[in-house]
Order: sequence, then C-alpha cells, then structure tokens
Amino acid sequence: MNTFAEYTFDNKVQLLLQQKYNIENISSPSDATANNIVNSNNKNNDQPVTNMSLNDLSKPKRRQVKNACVNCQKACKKCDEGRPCQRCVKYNLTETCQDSVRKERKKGVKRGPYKRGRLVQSLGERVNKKVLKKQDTKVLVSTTTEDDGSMYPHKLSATQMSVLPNNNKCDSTNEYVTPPPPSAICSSQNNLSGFTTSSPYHNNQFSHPDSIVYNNNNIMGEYHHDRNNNNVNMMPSPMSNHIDTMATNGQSPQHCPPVPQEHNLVDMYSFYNSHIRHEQNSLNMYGTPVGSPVISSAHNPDIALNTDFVVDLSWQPPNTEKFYTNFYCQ
DNA sequence: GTTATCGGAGGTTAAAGGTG
DNA sequence: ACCTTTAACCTCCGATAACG
Ligand SMILES: [Zn+2]
Ligand SMILES: [Zn+2]
Repeated sequence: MNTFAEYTFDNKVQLLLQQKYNIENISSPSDATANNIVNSNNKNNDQPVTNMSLNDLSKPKRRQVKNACVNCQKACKKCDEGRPCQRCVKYNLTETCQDSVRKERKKGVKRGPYKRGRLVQSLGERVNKKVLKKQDTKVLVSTTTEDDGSMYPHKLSATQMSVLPNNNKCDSTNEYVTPPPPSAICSSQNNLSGFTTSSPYHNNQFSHPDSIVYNNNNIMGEYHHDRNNNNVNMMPSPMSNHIDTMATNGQSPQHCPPVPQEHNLVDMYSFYNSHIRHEQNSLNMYGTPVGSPVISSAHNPDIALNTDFVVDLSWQPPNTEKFYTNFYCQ
C-alpha cells in the first residue's frame, strides 16, 4: 500500500522516506530514537539520521490496558477492557470490577535542564516528517538538474537532493526577503564561487520555469525570475547577462561582496544570510549577488552522498498568502 | 501442587524544558 | 506555537512466599 500516493514527490522519494523511517503508514508512532543527539547549544548539522529501525529485532511490545479494574490492580494482574473483566469473572468479583481511579499528575515539579541533550533533527528530517504527516501538501519545487533544463519533479531522483538550512525569513523585522538561491547541479563549467554566463540554470530561461508550484501531481504555477512581480517573491536566480546582481524589476544591478567559497551549505548560506541579504534584498528589489553559491555535486561530493533534499522552509512574501515548504532539488 | 503476593520492568502521558 | 524530554503514574510479568 502506498500511503504517499497523494504526494507531490516521485516514487523514488516516497520509497526513500519509507525505507528511511521503516514505516508503512503515516500513523506510525513517533520515530524518535537516540540517534543524532547533540547538545542543545550545538549547531544543527544536516547529516541525515538513518537506522530508524534499530530496535527491529527486539521482542514485541507489552500490551496493557489503559485502566485496570480495582481488583486486577490490587492483585497486580492483567486486566482487560471488559467490565466485568475476565479475571473478575473468573474469581467471582464482578460486582466490584470497576475502573481504578488515577491520580492526577503533580504540577510544578521542577526538572532542571535536559540531561541527555536534545534530539536535534536536521531540517531534512523535519521536512520529511512533515511530508509523512501530510502537512504542506503544496510544494514549491525548483530544480535545474536535467540537461534539457526541465524543472519538473518527475524528472528528479531522490539521490540528487540535498538539505539547506532555513534562512529565508528575516528574524527580527517584518521585512521578508528572498530566500537564498537554489543550488543546482551544474555542468563542469560552473563552480562554487560564482555563476557563469552560460549556466545551464538559465540556458533556457525563457522557456523553462525557475520554480514551479507542484501540488497533487498538478503544476499549479510557474515562476520565471525575470518577471517583475514584486509579490511573487520567488528565489532569485542569476540572469546570465547580469554582472553584479540579479536585480529584478528593472533596477540597476548593484555591487556586492562575493560569497566566499565554502564547502558546506550551512556555512555558505549563513554567510549569505548575514552579509548579503540585508544589503541586497528588500521588498522592492530582489537580487542574487555574484558569488552566490551554485553547487555542483562534482565539486562537493558530500552533498550528493549525504543529503536527501534541498529545502527551504516556508517563508512569507509580503502581502500574499503564506508559501509552503519549498523543495529545491539538486 | 496451587494460589497469593508484590518488586520492579516496562508502558503511558502530560508537564517541563527547549526551539524558532 | 509547537516539539521533545522527562518523570510521575500506571500495568502486570514472573519470582517467590504462603498455603494446605
Ligand atoms: Zn480486571
Ligand atoms: Zn475486574
């Protein structure tokens, strides 16, 4: 049974999630395990958690009733749901077979800080869970991977996805900014330190969307970043003929410092976030500076090997409905 | 041998602690 | 606001005691 049928991802992604969480249906209980425990002040690393099925081999779980009857409780014996319960019938205690009363849990008991640290899930983990819980069924997908420039999810495979941090939203103001540019698997002519003018990301810029909204196997919308629509605050991407920035809306390109080459996405995006976006992005001008990362799996094999999705979580464009989880697929 | 007892292993769950 | 951890509270397995 495929419980992901109504999802917007291709079968490979669904299979990957199923295998990863060792589940068959969505209502399975919490899958939190001791994996990936870090100190609460540590940074989130985006290594995916595997082996959700470590305790597969353990004995079956003990079943117990929610509320034992008074007689069984006193005897420390197994009760059942019936009133009278089987044991009370057997011992002729049917008149007194009633639910035992449960104490209310004490309030105000201080505990101190967590002793074992906190299970910090990578962004990808969290998003996967959302997917499994059928939240955010509207998904924005952007990709640039195929040779033909197609952006459509059915062309993607799970192994080509990776995870990005959630840096889309301004933390301390009401200003919403563009998310960082999507990474892309690029041809060898691209590198980490900048876009080239012949990036396959844009080699079909007028015939292929840079992003699409994909919902229940239907294409809900396409977005081209050379459109000048302020309200459609899609991620910017570099125009091939823009040297300094990828300003939209006919505004002049502006100079900005290049993003240093980094070998991990978190670092790159945190740089982008802290140094670039506040200078470059505003409600009126969305720009991606030269030097914004374009990731090539050839340049950073770890990305291809260790990650599943490229994801930006929800952000809110000005004066529009809330957007949903975005999956950037490498 | 049969039944009663009950320590404590294992299960449940809501308040405390933590994050964005 | 929402999620995870922790521990209070619970059930009942199974070792042992009590019984006859
Ligand atoms: Zn009972
Ligand atoms: Zn009973």
